[in-house]
Amino acid sequence: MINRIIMHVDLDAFFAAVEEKESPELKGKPVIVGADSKGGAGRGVVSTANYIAREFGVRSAMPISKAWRLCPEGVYLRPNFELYEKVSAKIMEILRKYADKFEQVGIDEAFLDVGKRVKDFDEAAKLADKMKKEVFNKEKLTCSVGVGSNKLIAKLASDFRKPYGLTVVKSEDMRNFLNPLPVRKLLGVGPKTEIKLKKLGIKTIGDLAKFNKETLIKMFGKWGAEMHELANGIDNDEVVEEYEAKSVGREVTFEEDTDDSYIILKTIDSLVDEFHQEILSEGIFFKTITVKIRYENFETHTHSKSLINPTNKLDAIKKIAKELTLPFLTQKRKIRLIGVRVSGLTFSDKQKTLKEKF
DNA sequence: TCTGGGGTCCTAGGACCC
DNA sequence: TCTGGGGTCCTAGGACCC
Repeated sequence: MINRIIMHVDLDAFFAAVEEKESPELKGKPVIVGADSKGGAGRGVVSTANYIAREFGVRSAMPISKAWRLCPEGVYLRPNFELYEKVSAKIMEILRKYADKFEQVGIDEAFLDVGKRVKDFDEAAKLADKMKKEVFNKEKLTCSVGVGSNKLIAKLASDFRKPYGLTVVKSEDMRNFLNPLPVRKLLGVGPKTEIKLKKLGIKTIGDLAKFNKETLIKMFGKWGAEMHELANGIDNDEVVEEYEAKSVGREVTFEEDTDDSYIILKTIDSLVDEFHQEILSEGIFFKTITVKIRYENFETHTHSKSLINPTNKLDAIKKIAKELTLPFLTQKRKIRLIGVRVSGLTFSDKQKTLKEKF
């Protein structure tokens, strides 16, 4: 745990980069991968914009309709997850060879613990450089790499210079690196926390680091203490090889909001059919079923029910999911999204599911 | 701006048990 | 008779991440 050397690798504009590699005619054009744009009327958000599209102000998670207004001349593509997964798997295989411990995060990121194969940050930099070049030579895709003494620093470092960047933050430079960064860069600080911190006069990580810890604990509880440690560059989170899934589910936003019970119940059936395959092939049993609905005004609710004994039965999910949905249907409100998820998982034999949060 | 879909983790109240 | 305290499970909601 002391004196660790951790790398974070982030594949640059991954979905868009894969599309450009597949279709050379996209070169030089703004490429936006995400929901169906429908000529500016589409629902949903941008998954990835390439660097040219970013010059127009297009960003990940932005409503696709806004992206269309900013960049009507862009090439809009629906994501091809099967392709991305294949390319990702090849790259992860390359990266894995460089690590003592390897942790994939999502489809396009990974942490590497390299403390055993490298004696200092200079050696780590050389290793990172070699790794980047191998990925580029073999897969024709670029990644940005950050190196630091823990996951927090490594991740912020990989984000510091992009694309195809390499940033090494030695322990003695950590404070100077962290202090000027906006607090929003910290993992776990989202839009809501950012606003609360701003009201306390906290804008940068440096501001947060010197802020009174007790006040943060009063306001944010346990998270207040954690946030204060992160701001001071303290992160003991280990690189871990693999996780067990905690829940499995599907959800869908309707093309048009609906209050038609027939459509809603049919949709539940098809969502459940989809992920039940996964449950069987992974040897998963579940105890709790949760239904999620989102009304047209974006108000979101869940209902859940736990069984006495774990099961893996298709009919059980369908029957209970529908029972849980009924109270939402008696109100004559239009529904935007419906989802079904199972949790309280146990696994038959020694089968484990790899972490899959794509 | 009008907000996807896959997830994780945390909080808080109430039931229930000892 | 006039009310303890700790632990665990269930349910609902919310913030956040990629």
